[in-house]
Amino acid sequence: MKQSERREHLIDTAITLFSKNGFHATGVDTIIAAAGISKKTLYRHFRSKDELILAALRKYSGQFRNGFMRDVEWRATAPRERILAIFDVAHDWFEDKSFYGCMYINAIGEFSAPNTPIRIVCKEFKTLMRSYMEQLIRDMGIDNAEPLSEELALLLEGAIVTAQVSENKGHAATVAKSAAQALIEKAEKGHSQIMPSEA
Amino acid sequence: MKQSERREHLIDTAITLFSKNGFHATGVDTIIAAAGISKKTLYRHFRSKDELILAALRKYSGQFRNGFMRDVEWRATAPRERILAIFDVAHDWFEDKSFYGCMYINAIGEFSAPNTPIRIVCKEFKTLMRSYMEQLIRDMGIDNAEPLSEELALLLEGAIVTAQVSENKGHAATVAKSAAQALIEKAEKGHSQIMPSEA
DNA sequence: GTTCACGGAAACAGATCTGTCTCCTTTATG
DNA sequence: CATAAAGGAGACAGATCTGTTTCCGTGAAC
Repeated sequence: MKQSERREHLIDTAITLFSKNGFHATGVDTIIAAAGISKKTLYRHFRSKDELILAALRKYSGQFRNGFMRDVEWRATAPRERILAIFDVAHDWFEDKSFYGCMYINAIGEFSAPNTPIRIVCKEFKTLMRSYMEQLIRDMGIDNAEPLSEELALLLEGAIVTAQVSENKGHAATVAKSAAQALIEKAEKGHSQIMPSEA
Repeated sequence: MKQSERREHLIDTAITLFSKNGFHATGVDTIIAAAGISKKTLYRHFRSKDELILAALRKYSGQFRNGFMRDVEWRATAPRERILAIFDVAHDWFEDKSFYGCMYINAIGEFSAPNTPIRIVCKEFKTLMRSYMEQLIRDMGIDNAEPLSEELALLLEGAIVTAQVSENKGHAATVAKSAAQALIEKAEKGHSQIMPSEA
Protein backbone atom coordinates (compact mmCIF):
# COMPACT_ATOMS: atom_id res chain seq x y z
CA MET A 1 0.00 0.00 0.00
CA LYS A 2 1.38 3.34 -1.05
CA GLN A 3 1.96 6.15 1.34
CA SER A 4 -0.75 8.33 -0.16
CA GLU A 5 -3.19 5.42 -0.11
CA ARG A 6 -2.49 4.93 3.58
CA ARG A 7 -3.23 8.56 4.25
CA GLU A 8 -6.55 8.45 2.43
CA HIS A 9 -7.50 5.20 4.09
CA LEU A 10 -6.75 6.73 7.46
CA ILE A 11 -8.88 9.77 6.72
CA ASP A 12 -11.73 7.60 5.49
CA THR A 13 -11.63 5.55 8.68
CA ALA A 14 -11.60 8.73 10.73
CA ILE A 15 -14.62 10.03 8.84
CA THR A 16 -16.58 6.90 9.65
CA LEU A 17 -15.71 6.91 13.34
CA PHE A 18 -16.13 10.63 13.88
CA SER A 19 -19.49 10.54 12.15
CA LYS A 20 -20.79 7.74 14.29
CA ASN A 21 -19.26 8.38 17.70
CA GLY A 22 -18.34 12.04 17.67
CA PHE A 23 -14.97 13.75 17.80
CA HIS A 24 -14.05 13.88 21.46
CA ALA A 25 -15.39 10.40 22.07
CA THR A 26 -13.23 8.87 19.34
CA GLY A 27 -9.65 8.33 20.42
CA VAL A 28 -6.68 7.98 18.14
CA ASP A 29 -6.13 4.43 19.34
CA THR A 30 -9.58 3.51 18.11
CA ILE A 31 -8.87 5.11 14.76
CA ILE A 32 -5.54 3.41 14.17
CA ALA A 33 -6.95 0.06 15.21
CA ALA A 34 -9.83 0.42 12.75
CA ALA A 35 -7.53 1.66 10.00
CA GLY A 36 -4.99 -1.08 10.67
CA ILE A 37 -2.05 1.27 10.87
CA SER A 38 0.33 2.25 13.62
CA LYS A 39 0.25 5.39 15.68
CA LYS A 40 3.58 6.37 14.21
CA THR A 41 2.08 6.52 10.76
CA LEU A 42 -0.81 8.66 11.93
CA TYR A 43 1.53 11.20 13.44
CA ARG A 44 3.73 11.14 10.40
CA HIS A 45 0.83 12.36 8.30
CA PHE A 46 -0.84 14.63 10.86
CA ARG A 47 0.69 16.83 13.49
CA SER A 48 -2.19 16.27 15.90
CA LYS A 49 -5.62 14.74 16.27
CA ASP A 50 -7.13 18.13 15.50
CA GLU A 51 -5.39 18.15 12.14
CA LEU A 52 -6.82 14.74 11.40
CA ILE A 53 -10.26 16.01 12.33
CA LEU A 54 -9.73 18.93 9.99
CA ALA A 55 -8.57 16.66 7.18
CA ALA A 56 -11.59 14.42 7.69
CA LEU A 57 -13.97 17.37 7.60
CA ARG A 58 -12.31 18.77 4.49
CA LYS A 59 -12.27 15.51 2.58
CA TYR A 60 -15.80 14.56 3.48
CA SER A 61 -17.05 17.98 2.47
CA GLY A 62 -16.12 17.45 -1.15
CA GLN A 63 -17.02 13.78 -1.07
CA PHE A 64 -20.47 14.37 0.35
CA ARG A 65 -21.33 17.31 -1.86
CA ASN A 66 -20.20 15.51 -5.00
CA GLY A 67 -22.25 12.46 -4.15
CA PHE A 68 -25.24 14.51 -3.16
CA MET A 69 -25.24 16.62 -6.30
CA ARG A 70 -24.62 13.59 -8.48
CA ASP A 71 -27.66 11.88 -6.96
CA VAL A 72 -29.78 14.99 -7.41
CA GLU A 73 -28.76 15.35 -11.02
CA TRP A 74 -29.34 11.68 -11.61
CA ARG A 75 -32.88 11.89 -10.32
CA ALA A 76 -34.00 14.93 -12.28
CA THR A 77 -32.99 17.18 -15.13
CA ALA A 78 -35.08 20.34 -14.96
CA PRO A 79 -33.90 22.79 -12.27
CA ARG A 80 -37.31 22.86 -10.62
CA GLU A 81 -37.38 19.09 -10.27
CA ARG A 82 -33.81 19.05 -9.12
CA ILE A 83 -34.56 21.40 -6.26
CA LEU A 84 -37.25 19.04 -5.09
CA ALA A 85 -35.09 16.01 -5.77
CA ILE A 86 -32.76 17.34 -3.09
CA PHE A 87 -35.27 16.19 -0.51
CA ASP A 88 -35.62 12.77 -2.12
CA VAL A 89 -31.88 12.33 -1.95
CA ALA A 90 -32.00 13.49 1.66
CA HIS A 91 -34.71 10.90 2.26
CA ASP A 92 -32.45 8.09 1.13
CA TRP A 93 -29.57 9.52 3.10
CA PHE A 94 -31.63 9.59 6.32
CA GLU A 95 -32.69 6.00 5.88
CA ASP A 96 -29.19 4.77 5.34
CA LYS A 97 -28.14 2.66 8.31
CA SER A 98 -24.94 4.67 8.64
CA PHE A 99 -26.74 7.97 8.99
CA TYR A 100 -25.71 9.81 12.13
CA GLY A 101 -26.77 13.31 11.22
CA CYS A 102 -24.71 15.96 9.53
CA MET A 103 -21.06 15.69 10.46
CA TYR A 104 -20.69 19.46 10.35
CA ILE A 105 -23.63 20.19 12.60
CA ASN A 106 -22.22 17.63 15.01
CA ALA A 107 -18.77 19.20 14.81
CA ILE A 108 -20.15 22.65 15.52
CA GLY A 109 -21.78 21.24 18.63
CA GLU A 110 -18.49 19.93 19.93
CA PHE A 111 -16.23 22.82 19.03
CA SER A 112 -17.60 26.13 20.20
CA ALA A 113 -14.47 28.26 20.02
CA PRO A 114 -15.23 30.75 17.26
CA ASN A 115 -13.21 31.19 14.08
CA THR A 116 -11.19 28.04 14.52
CA PRO A 117 -10.28 26.10 11.36
CA ILE A 118 -12.80 23.42 12.24
CA ARG A 119 -15.69 25.85 12.50
CA ILE A 120 -14.60 27.61 9.33
CA VAL A 121 -14.77 24.36 7.37
CA CYS A 122 -18.24 23.68 8.77
CA LYS A 123 -19.44 27.11 7.80
CA GLU A 124 -18.00 26.71 4.30
CA PHE A 125 -19.77 23.41 3.86
CA LYS A 126 -23.12 24.95 4.74
CA THR A 127 -22.45 27.89 2.44
CA LEU A 128 -21.61 25.61 -0.47
CA MET A 129 -24.77 23.55 -0.01
CA ARG A 130 -26.88 26.66 0.04
CA SER A 131 -25.08 28.05 -3.00
CA TYR A 132 -25.95 24.92 -4.90
CA MET A 133 -29.60 25.46 -4.12
CA GLU A 134 -29.37 29.11 -5.06
CA GLN A 135 -27.93 28.21 -8.44
CA LEU A 136 -30.70 25.71 -9.13
CA ILE A 137 -33.28 28.35 -8.22
CA ARG A 138 -31.65 30.84 -10.54
CA ASP A 139 -31.72 28.21 -13.27
CA MET A 140 -35.46 27.99 -12.71
CA GLY A 141 -35.68 31.57 -13.86
CA ILE A 142 -36.44 33.02 -10.46
CA ASP A 143 -34.72 36.31 -9.80
CA ASN A 144 -33.52 37.10 -6.33
CA ALA A 145 -32.83 33.45 -5.67
CA GLU A 146 -31.08 33.97 -2.36
CA PRO A 147 -34.09 34.33 -0.05
CA LEU A 148 -35.74 31.17 -1.33
CA SER A 149 -32.45 29.28 -1.15
CA GLU A 150 -32.13 30.30 2.49
CA GLU A 151 -35.61 29.10 3.25
CA LEU A 152 -35.05 25.74 1.58
CA ALA A 153 -31.70 25.40 3.31
CA LEU A 154 -33.45 25.85 6.65
CA LEU A 155 -35.86 23.09 5.73
CA LEU A 156 -33.02 20.77 4.80
CA GLU A 157 -31.09 21.47 7.99
CA GLY A 158 -34.22 21.02 10.03
CA ALA A 159 -34.96 17.73 8.30
CA ILE A 160 -31.43 16.49 9.01
CA VAL A 161 -31.56 17.10 12.74
CA THR A 162 -35.15 15.92 13.00
CA ALA A 163 -34.28 12.70 11.21
CA GLN A 164 -31.35 12.31 13.57
CA VAL A 165 -33.60 12.34 16.63
CA SER A 166 -36.65 10.55 15.33
CA GLU A 167 -37.45 6.96 14.53
CA ASN A 168 -39.26 7.68 11.30
CA LYS A 169 -36.26 9.27 9.67
CA GLY A 170 -37.63 9.36 6.16
CA HIS A 171 -40.68 11.29 7.30
CA ALA A 172 -38.66 14.41 8.03
CA ALA A 173 -37.56 14.52 4.40
CA THR A 174 -41.10 14.09 3.16
CA VAL A 175 -42.35 16.95 5.30
CA ALA A 176 -39.48 19.15 4.18
CA LYS A 177 -40.18 18.38 0.56
CA SER A 178 -43.82 19.37 0.74
CA ALA A 179 -42.96 22.57 2.58
CA ALA A 180 -40.30 23.30 -0.01
CA GLN A 181 -42.82 22.80 -2.78
CA ALA A 182 -45.14 25.36 -1.18
CA LEU A 183 -42.36 27.90 -0.77
CA ILE A 184 -41.21 27.42 -4.34
CA GLU A 185 -44.72 27.91 -5.68
CA LYS A 186 -45.08 31.07 -3.69
CA ALA A 187 -41.79 32.38 -5.07
CA GLU A 188 -42.88 31.55 -8.61
CA LYS A 189 -46.20 33.32 -8.07
CA GLY A 190 -44.48 36.33 -6.58
CA HIS A 191 -42.27 36.42 -9.61
CA SER A 192 -45.13 36.34 -12.07
CA GLN A 193 -46.99 39.06 -10.21
CA ILE A 194 -44.37 41.49 -11.41
CA MET A 195 -45.41 40.63 -14.97
CA PRO A 196 -49.09 39.86 -14.72
CA SER A 197 -49.44 39.80 -18.53
CA GLU A 198 -47.39 36.62 -18.57
CA ALA A 199 -49.50 34.84 -15.97
CA MET B 1 -26.71 26.32 51.59
CA LYS B 2 -29.16 23.48 51.83
CA GLN B 3 -28.57 20.10 50.31
CA SER B 4 -31.26 20.50 47.67
CA GLU B 5 -29.96 23.97 46.76
CA ARG B 6 -26.52 22.50 46.25
CA ARG B 7 -27.95 19.91 43.93
CA GLU B 8 -29.79 22.45 41.83
CA HIS B 9 -26.79 24.74 41.72
CA LEU B 10 -24.68 21.84 40.53
CA ILE B 11 -27.13 20.98 37.78
CA ASP B 12 -27.34 24.61 36.70
CA THR B 13 -23.57 24.80 36.45
CA ALA B 14 -23.50 21.58 34.48
CA ILE B 15 -26.11 22.96 32.09
CA THR B 16 -23.99 26.02 31.38
CA LEU B 17 -20.80 24.08 30.79
CA PHE B 18 -22.35 21.29 28.75
CA SER B 19 -24.13 23.83 26.58
CA LYS B 20 -20.99 25.76 25.84
CA ASN B 21 -18.29 23.11 25.65
CA GLY B 22 -20.14 19.89 24.96
CA PHE B 23 -20.56 16.78 27.07
CA HIS B 24 -17.45 14.73 26.48
CA ALA B 25 -15.25 17.81 26.52
CA THR B 26 -16.51 18.90 29.92
CA GLY B 27 -14.89 16.98 32.77
CA VAL B 28 -16.32 16.61 36.25
CA ASP B 29 -13.36 18.49 37.70
CA THR B 30 -14.31 21.49 35.59
CA ILE B 31 -17.89 21.26 36.75
CA ILE B 32 -17.14 21.02 40.45
CA ALA B 33 -14.63 23.85 40.23
CA ALA B 34 -17.22 26.08 38.54
CA ALA B 35 -19.94 25.05 40.96
CA GLY B 36 -17.65 25.50 43.96
CA ILE B 37 -18.40 22.11 45.43
CA SER B 38 -16.33 19.03 46.05
CA LYS B 39 -16.24 15.88 44.03
CA LYS B 40 -17.63 13.98 46.95
CA THR B 41 -20.81 16.04 46.88
CA LEU B 42 -21.24 15.49 43.17
CA TYR B 43 -21.04 11.75 43.56
CA ARG B 44 -23.34 11.86 46.56
CA HIS B 45 -26.07 13.30 44.36
CA PHE B 46 -25.30 11.45 41.13
CA ARG B 47 -24.08 7.96 40.61
CA SER B 48 -22.07 8.91 37.53
CA LYS B 49 -21.35 11.71 35.10
CA ASP B 50 -23.95 10.28 32.76
CA GLU B 51 -26.59 10.69 35.43
CA LEU B 52 -25.57 14.29 35.86
CA ILE B 53 -25.84 14.78 32.11
CA LEU B 54 -29.29 13.26 32.24
CA ALA B 55 -30.35 15.47 35.15
CA ALA B 56 -29.06 18.52 33.30
CA LEU B 57 -30.97 17.61 30.15
CA ARG B 58 -34.13 16.93 32.11
CA LYS B 59 -34.02 20.13 34.14
CA TYR B 60 -33.14 22.34 31.20
CA SER B 61 -35.94 20.85 29.15
CA GLY B 62 -38.61 22.21 31.46
CA GLN B 63 -36.71 25.40 32.13
CA PHE B 64 -36.20 26.20 28.49
CA ARG B 65 -39.71 25.35 27.37
CA ASN B 66 -41.29 27.34 30.18
CA GLY B 67 -39.18 30.38 29.37
CA PHE B 68 -39.76 30.01 25.67
CA MET B 69 -43.52 29.69 25.95
CA ARG B 70 -43.68 32.52 28.48
CA ASP B 71 -41.83 34.79 26.05
CA VAL B 72 -44.08 33.76 23.17
CA GLU B 73 -47.21 34.41 25.19
CA TRP B 74 -45.83 37.69 26.38
CA ARG B 75 -45.25 38.89 22.86
CA ALA B 76 -48.63 37.99 21.38
CA THR B 77 -52.10 36.91 22.36
CA ALA B 78 -53.82 35.56 19.28
CA PRO B 79 -52.72 32.05 18.31
CA ARG B 80 -51.77 33.14 14.82
CA GLU B 81 -49.50 35.83 16.15
CA ARG B 82 -48.10 33.52 18.76
CA ILE B 83 -47.03 31.02 16.15
CA LEU B 84 -45.08 33.73 14.41
CA ALA B 85 -43.82 35.14 17.70
CA ILE B 86 -42.00 31.84 18.16
CA PHE B 87 -39.51 33.00 15.58
CA ASP B 88 -39.10 36.38 17.24
CA VAL B 89 -38.33 34.67 20.51
CA ALA B 90 -35.91 32.43 18.64
CA HIS B 91 -34.33 35.55 17.17
CA ASP B 92 -33.54 36.93 20.62
CA TRP B 93 -32.33 33.55 21.76
CA PHE B 94 -29.90 33.28 18.85
CA GLU B 95 -28.48 36.73 19.53
CA ASP B 96 -27.89 35.99 23.18
CA LYS B 97 -24.15 35.82 23.84
CA SER B 98 -24.59 32.53 25.62
CA PHE B 99 -26.25 30.85 22.65
CA TYR B 100 -24.47 27.67 21.65
CA GLY B 101 -27.19 25.97 19.67
CA CYS B 102 -29.78 23.56 20.96
CA MET B 103 -28.45 21.47 23.82
CA TYR B 104 -30.49 18.49 22.64
CA ILE B 105 -29.29 18.61 19.06
CA ASN B 106 -25.76 18.81 20.42
CA ALA B 107 -26.38 15.90 22.77
CA ILE B 108 -27.75 13.75 19.97
CA GLY B 109 -24.56 14.43 18.03
CA GLU B 110 -22.41 13.15 20.87
CA PHE B 111 -24.46 10.14 21.94
CA SER B 112 -25.36 7.93 19.03
CA ALA B 113 -26.30 4.75 20.89
CA PRO B 114 -30.02 4.38 20.25
CA ASN B 115 -32.70 4.28 22.93
CA THR B 116 -30.44 5.39 25.73
CA PRO B 117 -32.00 7.63 28.41
CA ILE B 118 -30.10 10.60 27.04
CA ARG B 119 -31.50 10.21 23.55
CA ILE B 120 -34.97 9.59 24.89
CA VAL B 121 -34.92 12.89 26.76
CA CYS B 122 -33.78 14.67 23.60
CA LYS B 123 -36.54 13.13 21.58
CA GLU B 124 -39.12 14.06 24.20
CA PHE B 125 -37.92 17.64 24.19
CA LYS B 126 -38.38 17.91 20.45
CA THR B 127 -41.79 16.28 20.65
CA LEU B 128 -42.94 18.71 23.31
CA MET B 129 -41.81 21.73 21.32
CA ARG B 130 -43.65 20.51 18.26
CA SER B 131 -46.74 19.72 20.31
CA TYR B 132 -46.79 23.30 21.52
CA MET B 133 -46.81 24.50 17.94
CA GLU B 134 -49.50 22.02 17.02
CA GLN B 135 -51.73 23.30 19.82
CA LEU B 136 -51.29 26.89 18.71
CA ILE B 137 -52.19 25.93 15.16
CA ARG B 138 -55.28 24.12 16.36
CA ASP B 139 -56.20 27.24 18.33
CA MET B 140 -56.01 29.14 15.07
CA GLY B 141 -58.89 27.04 13.88
CA ILE B 142 -56.89 24.98 11.45
CA ASP B 143 -57.86 21.36 11.33
CA ASN B 144 -55.24 18.73 10.77
CA ALA B 145 -52.68 20.84 12.59
CA GLU B 146 -49.98 18.20 12.66
CA PRO B 147 -48.55 18.58 9.15
CA LEU B 148 -48.14 22.33 9.49
CA SER B 149 -46.62 21.96 12.94
CA GLU B 150 -44.08 19.56 11.49
CA GLU B 151 -43.17 21.99 8.77
CA LEU B 152 -42.76 24.88 11.18
CA ALA B 153 -40.76 22.68 13.52
CA LEU B 154 -38.36 21.92 10.67
CA LEU B 155 -37.95 25.64 10.07
CA LEU B 156 -37.21 26.24 13.73
CA GLU B 157 -34.68 23.42 13.93
CA GLY B 158 -33.07 24.60 10.74
CA ALA B 159 -32.86 28.14 12.06
CA ILE B 160 -31.22 26.94 15.27
CA VAL B 161 -28.42 25.05 13.57
CA THR B 162 -27.97 27.71 10.93
CA ALA B 163 -27.69 30.40 13.60
CA GLN B 164 -25.18 28.18 15.35
CA VAL B 165 -22.82 28.15 12.38
CA SER B 166 -23.35 31.61 10.96
CA GLU B 167 -22.22 35.04 12.03
CA ASN B 168 -25.52 36.76 11.39
CA LYS B 169 -27.40 34.61 13.86
CA GLY B 170 -30.56 36.68 13.92
CA HIS B 171 -30.94 36.39 10.17
CA ALA B 172 -31.76 32.69 10.36
CA ALA B 173 -34.74 33.48 12.56
CA THR B 174 -35.94 36.17 10.19
CA VAL B 175 -35.79 33.83 7.22
CA ALA B 176 -37.58 31.11 9.16
CA LYS B 177 -40.30 33.52 10.18
CA SER B 178 -41.04 34.62 6.65
CA ALA B 179 -41.09 31.04 5.42
CA ALA B 180 -43.37 30.12 8.30
CA GLN B 181 -45.72 32.92 7.37
CA ALA B 182 -45.97 31.60 3.83
CA LEU B 183 -46.67 28.06 5.00
CA ILE B 184 -49.30 29.24 7.45
CA GLU B 185 -51.06 31.27 4.77
CA LYS B 186 -51.10 28.29 2.49
CA ALA B 187 -52.58 26.13 5.24
CA GLU B 188 -55.25 28.75 5.91
CA LYS B 189 -56.09 28.94 2.22
CA GLY B 190 -56.24 25.18 1.91
CA HIS B 191 -58.59 25.14 4.85
CA SER B 192 -60.94 27.75 3.37
CA GLN B 193 -61.00 25.95 0.03
CA ILE B 194 -63.02 23.24 1.70
CA MET B 195 -65.65 25.85 2.51
CA PRO B 196 -65.45 28.34 -0.35
CA SER B 197 -68.66 30.06 0.76
CA GLU B 198 -66.80 31.34 3.82
CA ALA B 199 -63.92 32.79 1.84
C1' DG C 1 23.31 -6.35 -2.66
C1' DT C 2 23.27 -2.26 -0.01
C1' DT C 3 21.09 1.59 1.68
C1' DC C 4 17.58 4.12 3.63
C1' DA C 5 13.17 5.79 4.35
C1' DC C 6 8.98 3.81 5.90
C1' DG C 7 5.91 1.16 8.78
C1' DG C 8 4.39 -1.95 12.63
C1' DA C 9 4.38 -3.16 17.56
C1' DA C 10 4.69 -1.48 21.69
C1' DA C 11 6.81 0.85 25.53
C1' DC C 12 6.70 5.20 27.44
C1' DA C 13 5.72 10.01 29.25
C1' DG C 14 2.63 13.09 30.91
C1' DA C 15 -1.76 14.71 31.15
C1' DT C 16 -6.52 14.02 32.11
C1' DC C 17 -10.51 11.32 32.90
C1' DT C 18 -14.03 9.05 36.16
C1' DG C 19 -14.88 7.48 40.50
C1' DT C 20 -13.42 6.24 45.52
C1' DC C 21 -11.47 7.07 49.83
C1' DT C 22 -9.53 9.37 53.96
C1' DC C 23 -9.25 13.08 57.12
C1' DC C 24 -11.08 16.91 59.06
C1' DT C 25 -14.53 20.64 59.57
C1' DT C 26 -19.14 22.36 59.38
C1' DT C 27 -23.88 22.15 60.18
C1' DA C 28 -28.36 20.59 61.29
C1' DT C 29 -31.22 18.17 64.64
C1' DG C 30 -32.43 15.72 68.88
C1' DC D 1 -24.54 19.95 74.31
C1' DA D 2 -24.26 15.67 71.73
C1' DT D 3 -24.64 13.10 67.78
C1' DA D 4 -24.93 12.18 63.05
C1' DA D 5 -25.00 13.42 58.49
C1' DA D 6 -22.90 16.33 54.97
C1' DG D 7 -19.31 18.93 52.82
C1' DG D 8 -14.46 20.43 51.60
C1' DA D 9 -9.82 19.40 50.27
C1' DG D 10 -7.27 16.39 48.21
C1' DA D 11 -4.85 11.95 47.78
C1' DC D 12 -5.47 7.96 45.26
C1' DA D 13 -6.54 4.13 41.88
C1' DG D 14 -7.12 2.75 37.46
C1' DA D 15 -8.33 3.73 33.00
C1' DT D 16 -7.72 6.40 28.92
C1' DC D 17 -6.09 10.19 26.35
C1' DT D 18 -2.53 12.46 23.11
C1' DG D 19 1.85 12.36 21.43
C1' DT D 20 6.96 10.55 21.42
C1' DT D 21 10.32 7.19 21.09
C1' DT D 22 12.67 2.78 20.59
C1' DC D 23 13.48 -1.38 18.29
C1' DC D 24 12.98 -4.17 14.54
C1' DG D 25 11.39 -5.71 10.02
C1' DT D 26 10.48 -4.73 5.15
C1' DG D 27 10.71 -3.20 0.68
C1' DA D 28 12.03 -0.26 -3.00
C1' DA D 29 15.72 2.43 -5.47
C1' DC D 30 20.25 2.59 -6.97
